[in-house]
Amino acid sequence: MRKPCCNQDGRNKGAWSKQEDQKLVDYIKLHGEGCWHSLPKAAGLDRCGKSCRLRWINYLKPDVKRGNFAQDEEDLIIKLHALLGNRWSLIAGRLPGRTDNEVKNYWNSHIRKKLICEGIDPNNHKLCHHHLSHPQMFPITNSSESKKNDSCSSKPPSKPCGNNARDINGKYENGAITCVEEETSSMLDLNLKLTIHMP
DNA sequence: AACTGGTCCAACCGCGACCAA
DNA sequence: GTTGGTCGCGGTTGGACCAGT
Repeated sequence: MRKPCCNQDGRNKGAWSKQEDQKLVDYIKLHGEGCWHSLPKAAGLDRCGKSCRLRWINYLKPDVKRGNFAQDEEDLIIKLHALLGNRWSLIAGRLPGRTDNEVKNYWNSHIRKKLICEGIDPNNHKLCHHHLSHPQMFPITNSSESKKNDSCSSKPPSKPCGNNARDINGKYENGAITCVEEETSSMLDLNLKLTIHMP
């Protein structure tokens, strides 16, 4: 039997009000991050801890950068995704001020379509033979064009490396490192040197 | 102006990992 | 070694917004 979700106990769900935001910000300013489970009660919020944590990390944190992604940020996301796969938290960690949720959304709504329309498989970042042999089926378009023509879109990518084990520092254990190395060796043209280290 | 379909993003859900008892 | 509580991550969804008709 699955554990009931923390949100099934009649607590608030959906969009956050300004009052709720303010309560959360005030509490974290006073007491700092952490102890998410007990935070809502202590802060006087009718939310679960997970919801509070998500709201803080993705929206309320002072260093969160809002607005459009720059071209160099987009390039970096593509390169990092080629190496790491759907490890959004790791990718976001290399982009100051960006959150994993934001990177994930941007990937799914913009970059993925762009790559597909350019004939690149977003799962493995390799040129799609189908596109090469039938270029008319995957016309290269800009982002606004791709909005109109969503024939390029497909399901979000699945985890490219299967069960990647992750330790508490966000580094990878043996299997995943091997996976990254394989990815790296298969994409030498990306010309990217990446090291993952402690924050 | 009203309707419709597509897009985007904030938030939710479920699962796995970690850790203390 | 087991169990229960907590945290963090990635996938998914709902609804607001926008452009086209």
